[in-house]
Amino acid sequence: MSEPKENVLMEKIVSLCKRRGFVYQSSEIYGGINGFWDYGPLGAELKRNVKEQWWKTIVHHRDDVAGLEATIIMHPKIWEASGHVATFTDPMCDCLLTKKRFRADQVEAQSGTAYHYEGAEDPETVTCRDPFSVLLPPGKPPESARKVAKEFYQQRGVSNPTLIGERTEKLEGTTRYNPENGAQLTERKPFNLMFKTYVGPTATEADVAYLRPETAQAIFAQFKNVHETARQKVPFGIGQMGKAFRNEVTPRNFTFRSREFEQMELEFFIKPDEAVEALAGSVAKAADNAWQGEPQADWGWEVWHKYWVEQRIRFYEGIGLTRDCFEEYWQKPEELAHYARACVDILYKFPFGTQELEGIAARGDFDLAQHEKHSGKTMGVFDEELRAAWGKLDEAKKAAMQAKFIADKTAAGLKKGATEADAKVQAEAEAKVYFDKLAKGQYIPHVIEPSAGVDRLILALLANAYSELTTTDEKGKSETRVVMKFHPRIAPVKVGIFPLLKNKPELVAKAKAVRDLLRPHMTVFYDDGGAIGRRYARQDEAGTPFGVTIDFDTLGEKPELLDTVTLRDRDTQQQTRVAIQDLLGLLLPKVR
RNA sequence: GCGAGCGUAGCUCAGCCUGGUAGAGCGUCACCUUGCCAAGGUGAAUGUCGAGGGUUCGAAUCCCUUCGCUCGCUCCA
Repeated sequence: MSEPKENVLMEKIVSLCKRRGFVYQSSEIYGGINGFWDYGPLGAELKRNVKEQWWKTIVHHRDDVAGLEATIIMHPKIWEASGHVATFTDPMCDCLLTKKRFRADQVEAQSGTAYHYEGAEDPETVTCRDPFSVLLPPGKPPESARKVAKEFYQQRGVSNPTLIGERTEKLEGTTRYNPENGAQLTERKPFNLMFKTYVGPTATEADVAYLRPETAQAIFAQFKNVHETARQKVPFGIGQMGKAFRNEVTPRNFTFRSREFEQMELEFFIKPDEAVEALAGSVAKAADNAWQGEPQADWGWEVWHKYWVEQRIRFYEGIGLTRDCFEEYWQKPEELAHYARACVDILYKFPFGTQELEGIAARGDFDLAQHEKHSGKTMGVFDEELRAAWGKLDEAKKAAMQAKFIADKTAAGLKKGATEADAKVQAEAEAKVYFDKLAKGQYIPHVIEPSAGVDRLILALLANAYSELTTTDEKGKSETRVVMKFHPRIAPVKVGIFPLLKNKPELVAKAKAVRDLLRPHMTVFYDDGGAIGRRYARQDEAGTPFGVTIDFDTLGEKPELLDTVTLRDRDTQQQTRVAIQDLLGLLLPKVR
């Protein structure tokens, strides 16, 4: 058994996916469409299984999570509140000379003399009338501007350019030129990563809506409804799976970065640490590994965060991805988005590099607070016990909590660039509002967000399952075949069913009876085509973990083996003799 | 969006330079044969050579455009 490396491996996986019907390019007969992929018969089963495992693990097998299935198009104000309208729009421009791309808002301001040209000519070739200009910092000779301009016109086909219409202009603080070479940049082009559409027949600016770039915001928007109808109390979570859309600049690496993709997201709402402290007396420390057990009343956000990281990794282990497939990346404080307190990326070691499979962020109360602000509807919850507990708290403890809150908020304000005095005044005002509400038992829940990409996970599972088996026959001819070692829980087909020979009606009839016995409980594939070894090999390539072969002993050639079959294990190729009546009881626990 | 490379049967690829009307291996399907790991035999299907246009008597081959893929730049809340 060997593991092929790098792009070769990726190419093999892509090829297998097409050949066996895991993944096809979308719209292939029309030449394909960049960043969109379809799942074929085996891929569709695989994906269903993965999603079902997630839903079972996150929603069904827990008391404290409820499900949601929201629309893809939502009120556009949701994306203003979430920040996506602002942050997903990056103005870009390119250097006219080197074509290098810049974020227009990140080009440093420069001053100097701009040399403008109307074009260039060369009597022997052509004349170019495209205007161009070059910015020179103070003190540089005009000749260097002309050199850059000539290069520009040479690129445009004027092989020996004479510049036309040079004029100069003093500029202060301009961002229209490439700081590296002084060449003019193109006009700014806005680049919005959200897919835009129109709701209703008129298609005016007033009708603009977006396809959701993440499923999470629907959960925040429906938080109040779910909280009231699901009879859940904080801490509790809302899980959702569904399609999301991002107009990625560069879809890459097969299905890894697609423009239409599916997410599995949980928003787990928790009490703010101050409420936990008031209720439980203290907030548990994350360092003591308490987070590996059952949730406790004294868990603050740090412990909950670690708890979910561990839960998620256990989920991956449950579908065949061992811990050594992953790297955990704890984002450094300076890398965190402004609303996040901590974020862990679970990275999978893909053949093309180690890349993010899931992000688990501790987001504070940012999202719900934003929606409260933008919608005008309260997102807070009321907790009777908290009100009572707060009333019994001694004043020293309250004062200590407030002091810490103010110190943290002040530090955050300073980081955003406020003066120390302003930050302090602001923090004190926030503290007053916050603690007044807390005393009444009111708060906006904080949230831990484990957010996973389904399609990325599918790709990880494909890469993880891929293995090659080289066999050499007695003639010395060696052959390499592919075995997809999916965990039985996610394997598209659970069991292949084969009559040893197809020209013996008794074998065929018995095999079909076994198929009908198992089919109500798991995916089966009946195959009577070709030699038995070939059928095993075909199922190995599809990742089918078990094979059942009906032979003459099944029919009672050896009376003691009547109604037994051989059960073949995909990974070991071992065969065991099993009574037909025991098959279901043996297989079912392994595939569920 | 820019640059480079690539696109021929379901898959992997040859043919392209030097135009003459498309091939191999594997797979698929049918039949025969089958006695547990891609066995053998016989037969068959499958390509508007990524698409469009141009040059030419004639284009998979030369030229232009376009779409897709890969890599790099850029982007990735």
